[in-house]
Amino acid sequence: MPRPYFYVTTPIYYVNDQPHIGHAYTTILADVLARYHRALGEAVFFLTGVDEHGQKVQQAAEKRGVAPQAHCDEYALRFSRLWERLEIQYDDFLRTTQPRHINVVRAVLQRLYDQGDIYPADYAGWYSVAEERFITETEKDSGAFRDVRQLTERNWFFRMGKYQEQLIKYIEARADFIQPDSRRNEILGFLRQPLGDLCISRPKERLNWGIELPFAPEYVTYVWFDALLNYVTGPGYIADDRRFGQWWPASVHLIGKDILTTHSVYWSTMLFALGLPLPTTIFAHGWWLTGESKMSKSLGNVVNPLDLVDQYGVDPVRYYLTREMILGQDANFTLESFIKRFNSDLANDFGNLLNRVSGLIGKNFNGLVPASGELSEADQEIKAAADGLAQKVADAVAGFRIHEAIDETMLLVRLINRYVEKQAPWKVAKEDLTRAGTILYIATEGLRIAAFYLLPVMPQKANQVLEVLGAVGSAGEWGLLKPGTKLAAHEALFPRLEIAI
RNA sequence: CGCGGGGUGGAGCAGCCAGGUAGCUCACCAGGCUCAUAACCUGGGGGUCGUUCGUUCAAAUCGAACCCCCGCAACCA
Repeated sequence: MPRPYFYVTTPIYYVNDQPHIGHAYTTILADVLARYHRALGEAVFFLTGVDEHGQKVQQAAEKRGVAPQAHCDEYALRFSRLWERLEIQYDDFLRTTQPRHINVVRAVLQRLYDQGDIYPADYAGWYSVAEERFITETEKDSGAFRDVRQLTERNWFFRMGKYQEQLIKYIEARADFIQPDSRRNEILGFLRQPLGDLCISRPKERLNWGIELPFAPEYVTYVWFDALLNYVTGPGYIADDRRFGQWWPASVHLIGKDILTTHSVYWSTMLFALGLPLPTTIFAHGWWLTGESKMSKSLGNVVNPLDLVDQYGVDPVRYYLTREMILGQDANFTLESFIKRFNSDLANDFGNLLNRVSGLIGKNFNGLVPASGELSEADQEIKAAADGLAQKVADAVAGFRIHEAIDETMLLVRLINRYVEKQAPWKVAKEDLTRAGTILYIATEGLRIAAFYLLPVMPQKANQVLEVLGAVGSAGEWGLLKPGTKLAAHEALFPRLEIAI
């Protein structure tokens, strides 16, 4: 059922933002998914990028006295550097100021204009003089904005409303399109109200850092037609039909739940208008909370992912973020739960198992992987569990249950620890070295397979396990660990964190 | 009655769709082992599954009402 091509996206992040755990989480998630799908033998295209147009960039650049593009060049680096640090293996990093993207946006706008889906009208809304932008009804009511007044302005609109019925039918017919289910219901609820048209422009006198409307040079397009189209620019829409045909529609747009409407409604109707297929899945994940509230800059409770990474390493952070959050729900981030997770899963179970088997093989077999003899019933159990893992992981990943894919793998690790305990190879070795060898082969081979399935989550650490076992690059099938392989010397991979909290 | 999600041992979750001894991880207690990162393994304590009513031989699971928490309610990236 999985198609040979898997195309995953993150949102494009606003260059002006300080990269925070939310950005890091979405992107790590996309990377883990991409790596799992690559491991499952699929061709993968992983697109991320930055959104560089808009009022805030223009203002920030003016304030610093630099050209907007120079400002963007500088700020975009913060994201690409972070992704490098977080071991993000993306295939494309799109910037909305790139000519390839501007071409797509202009071509799309022209086409929709030609077919009558874009028209001029007055836009009336609440305008914040201080912020120099329109604000929402909710924002106005919050009282957080001063100098608010009604403003009417000539603008351009996209006929979004006319696609409402088509969209409702589309969503109702596809249980997998918007996930999780609760979000799907939310959008269907939203669509019970009449859907208006979408304002897509700003006059240049207010905002000139944007893509000019091809049919109205005194305007630039605002937000949606600029940002959302990145998903088709990446795989080569208009520019390269063959490549685009290969990757589009996207397998999954990973997004935060805050931009669900944008993607489910605006983007879908834009694609309808263009006659393009919709992405297979739009998946909205939850937020990391600290205590009660969303982690936000204004509350000063932002956890900088780089700090965590500097202190504990990339892989444990990737492991924690993907194991702890059930995709779609919110999760609590606390240092305490991070440390618990690290110690119980990574140090005690996974890392310690490596030390157990490598120590025993070192002592009893001069560090050479022993051969496997006749398999006992207990041995068969481990082999069966390891053999069954592939399907379990594949199912969990296909259903976006990353935490489950990880947990299934850790269950194998725990099973092996139990097996080693019961088989007691350190005792058996005194009477029957051949049998002890079989036990250790079984345990080590099981560990290798567990490490293989942890590679997408912990590309460095899981690979280190494979290095120790002389099995880098080996596949997930049973029996690929070669007897006679000299185990490499190693330190503890995940030294327990003995930190008072 | 705007729409939707949820309330399960100390914590975080599964189970609910296809009713039938309440499961997992962590924490706690006791024991075992001693290969290993005081790790690992075994056993145990702890839950009237938000409340009430109903359906049923039987309900965490189905239905109704109520209480509480959360999200959405659009042009905000």
